[in-house]
Parts: sequence; C-alpha cells; structure tokens
Amino acid sequence: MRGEYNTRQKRELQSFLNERGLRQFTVDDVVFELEDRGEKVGRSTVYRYLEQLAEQGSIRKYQNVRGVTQYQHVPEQLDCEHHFHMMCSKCGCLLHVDCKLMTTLAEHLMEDHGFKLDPRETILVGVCEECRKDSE
Amino acid sequence: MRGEYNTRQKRELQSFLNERGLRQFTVDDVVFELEDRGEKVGRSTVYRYLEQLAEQGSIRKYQNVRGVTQYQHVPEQLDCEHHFHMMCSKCGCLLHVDCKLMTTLAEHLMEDHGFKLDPRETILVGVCEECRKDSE
DNA sequence: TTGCGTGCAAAGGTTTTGCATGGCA
DNA sequence: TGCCATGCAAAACCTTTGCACGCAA
Repeated sequence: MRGEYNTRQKRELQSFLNERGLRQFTVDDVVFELEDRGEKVGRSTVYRYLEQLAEQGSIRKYQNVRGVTQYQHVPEQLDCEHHFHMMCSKCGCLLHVDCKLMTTLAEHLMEDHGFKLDPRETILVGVCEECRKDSE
Repeated sequence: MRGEYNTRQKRELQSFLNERGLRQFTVDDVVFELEDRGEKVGRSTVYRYLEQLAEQGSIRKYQNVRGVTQYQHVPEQLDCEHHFHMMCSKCGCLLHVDCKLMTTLAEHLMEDHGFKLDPRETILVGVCEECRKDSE
C-alpha cells in the first residue's frame, strides 16, 4: 500500500512543507531548495509525493495564470468547498477567504443569472495587500 | 510590419472565429475543424495568429482549469474592465455579466481584505443555465 | 526477505522557435 | 522584387511513466 514507508525523501519533503507554511510553491521550488540544502530528491519523487498529498487533500494543486502547476498546504480545518480563493497575479500566493458576501454572491448568481457557481474551481485574480504595498 | 498581408490562412482562421461566435476554443479546435473542411493550416500559424489577435485585444487568451490555453472572441463594444466573467465548466461558454453585486464585491475585497480584484483576469467557474437544464 | 519507494531516462503533451520556402503587394 | 507569412522540424518546457535497483519494515 502507498505511503507505508518512512523514507529520507519523505522526511525532507515534509520539512520543506512545514517551513513553507501557507505560501504556494512549484515542483521547482521544492527541488531547488532541497538541492541548496544538499538534500537531493529526484524530481519524479517530488511529483509523486505531491500528487499523493493532493489526493489525500492535505495540499491543493492548481494551475496559476501562466499554466504552471502550483501547490499549497491546506490546513486540516480548511473546508475549500465553502469559501473562495483569491490569487495574487504578482507573487502568486493563494488566499482562502471565508466571507459571507461570497455566499450572497453565489445565491444571487443562481437566482438572477441561473448560474451555479463552483467555489472549488473559482479563483479570483487580483493583487494582494503586500504586493500593493511593495509597488507603492 | 506584422499583419500586413491578406493570406488564405488568415481568411480561414477569421472565418473560423466568425462562426465560433462567443464560444471559447483551443488551438486543437481550430486545427481540427479547419482540417475537416479540407482547409489545412499549420499549427504554428494558428498559434502565431491567435497570439497576434490576443495582443491586439480582439480575442482573449487564458488557461482553463486544467492548464490548457483557451481563446475566445471579444466583441468590440465589450468593456471587459467593468464587468465579470463566468465560465461554464460543461459547455465551456464564457458569459459576460454586468452586475452591481460585482462592484460591491470588488469594493468589499479591497476594503476588508486588502485585495485589489482584477475583473479582466477573474473568471467565475460553474454551470450555466442551459447545461443545468440539460442535465435534469 | 518482501514489496513499496526512488531515480534515471524516456515518453507525452503543449507551445515556441529557427530557418528555408511560399506568396502577397 | 521585397519582405511578411507559413510550415516543417526541432527545441523547449513541464509532467508522467516504465523499469531496475534501493531500502524500510
């Protein structure tokens, strides 16, 4: 059965994920950061492990605006069915927003426009607070 | 200068675009449909021409949920700065919605979450009215 | 010892690019 | 005739897969 063994590679990947917190990352981010630390992990191992975690639901997998696959840790309590996501087009971070207005919006779209919104697939694009400050 | 010559390939691509209306499409859609008509146009020509139109702003270019590049005609009068887009995950149609609630949403995200929404890049994903009726 | 995990290399899929040729104007 | 446009093939990317070997339990 998958995910049975505790290997060096898994430990190192897990440590990367812990340090990364909620900031999103790509496969390259993982490979190069581990490489810098002198911890070599094969690219396919990274792909496979992240895929596994995504299936389990502990990380999110999505395409950014440029079509590159990105991953992000999902805190256990986080229920992505019922809130929305905003992606910053500058730094690429993905924010989870639990906001009543979103529910209002979904109801409105359904009632007045006949459109059934899917919160899991929808990503609001814009610029996050930090990046706005940086560019001032 | 680019876009100077009136060639067979451009005419055929343009005729595809006209028939396609507002429905989105991929490079493959173009290549295969033209092929079916017996009008062979090289794949790189399609890429190059669509890229050109996207730069001019007459079509939109974006990545769908699975990371495949999609294109869609943008009517001239359409001012996509000030309204929102909803994409149907079943039929792929892109709807332009001019709705006051969207402005409210943008203002709210800015004031309460510090996030500057970009209506041009944001696409709400869900199922459109027709597709919902079809699946009933 | 068993069989999951890993890494390499190769294959796949999509998009871009170099270059010789084609064909508008 | 001059020069943009085209198409092929190759390259460039990113991701997945096959397979033999490594290694945790």
